[in-house]
Amino acid sequence: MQRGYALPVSHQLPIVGQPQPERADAARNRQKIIQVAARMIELKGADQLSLDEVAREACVGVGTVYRRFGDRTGLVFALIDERERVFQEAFMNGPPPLGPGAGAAERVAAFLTALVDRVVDQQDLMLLLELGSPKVRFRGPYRLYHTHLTRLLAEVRPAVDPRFLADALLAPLNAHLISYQRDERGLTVEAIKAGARTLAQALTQPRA
Amino acid sequence: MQRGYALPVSHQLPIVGQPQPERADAARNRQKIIQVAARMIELKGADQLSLDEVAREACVGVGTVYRRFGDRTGLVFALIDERERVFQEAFMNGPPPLGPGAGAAERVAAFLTALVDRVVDQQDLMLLLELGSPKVRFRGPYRLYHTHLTRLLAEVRPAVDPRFLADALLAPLNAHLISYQRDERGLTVEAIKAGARTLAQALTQPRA
DNA sequence: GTTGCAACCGGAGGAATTTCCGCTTAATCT
DNA sequence: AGATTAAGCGGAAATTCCTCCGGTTGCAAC
Repeated sequence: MQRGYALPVSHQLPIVGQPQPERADAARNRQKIIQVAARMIELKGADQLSLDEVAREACVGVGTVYRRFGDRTGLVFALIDERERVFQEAFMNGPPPLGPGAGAAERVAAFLTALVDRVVDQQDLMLLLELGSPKVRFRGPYRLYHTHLTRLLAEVRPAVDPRFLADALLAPLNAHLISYQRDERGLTVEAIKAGARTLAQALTQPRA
Repeated sequence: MQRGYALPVSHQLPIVGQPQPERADAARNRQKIIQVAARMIELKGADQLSLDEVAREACVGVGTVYRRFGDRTGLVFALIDERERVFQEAFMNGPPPLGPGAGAAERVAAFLTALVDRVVDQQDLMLLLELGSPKVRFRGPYRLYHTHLTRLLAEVRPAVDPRFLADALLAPLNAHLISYQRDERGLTVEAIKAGARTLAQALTQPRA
């Protein structure tokens, strides 16, 4: 697995420059920790993820986990990383209507629909991600989503601040809300997607 | 202060029926705890609120705090309570356009605008509120907001599930996001309100 | 007043997160 | 190979949230 979000210490977007070398033992431990964490989540659910336990299970000190991943959110970034790359690739460079080639309005709708799937797909991890402080939360994938939507909205709706609209489109698709809608309100994933499309349509249709 | 959200043990909506008696010592402690908590927040910020410390400062055991308020979120409910009542009264029974008397679309817009003010007004406490688990978060004030909006939206936009739309209107006005937009994106409160109005308009305008 | 008991009290303690720091070791340079 | 050193390591300890339970007390009924 390549190094992704899980850079040492702080939460950063992927760096493509020269990846400064990582000592062999450090790399070994990172692997071990990620594997153990993934297995434990599969076993007992993401909400039961205890870093203490991960450390114990991986036969490393707690300090090692924290140095490698900063905090729990950092570890979750690393666990999400693989599928997240695929998703990002899809809306950045993939085929339309998600990727470039389709109209902005259509791409927004496609993006929101795909995002619902993305959230549902790794719901537990997404929930964990949203537990972090906002400083952290808005750095991860969210930042890229926001940039993407802002660009598209600026094309089609220049009258209103596209940065706000981008947030307004992303906010209803947060993992906690979706999870609540499904579990407590009884909404199906399809219903949520339909709602997302309605949202997209309402905000990309310029008016007088 | 009346008893509001801060009912013993669990998080509930206000009960207007007969308020079952509370022992004198219990009432005394509730007061003391609320006062100490309020003072500590004023002093060191809401994010530094430690229940252990509140207990120590109020000269009661930690257990007492937890029996009275259930958990941190419960205590925050109690602290919010007063202004929250005023706000709820305003959109339930106050003068239009916020209260009844105006058209549904207009009321939605007025509500969202007022909600922005509400969130900004007690931002720190709102942030704390959102930190609780979703089970808790969606019980407090949120539940009432959602019911209110759902009713209004059902009048004006029956084609789409109004419950989803209500969530979609509330989500962008969460305290974490607003705080981020103001601090990091440099958006003014006015800009956020303008965005909220745009949202309201886009979702209350029925289309083909 | 006395009494009975349900409600209440306080704080010890478990679980989890996160910080800190003295020791160890991998990688590099000579 | 040997020396140097920055990076890494592990776990003790501080902090916080929350639960639990043996002892205490307000209060209502007699």
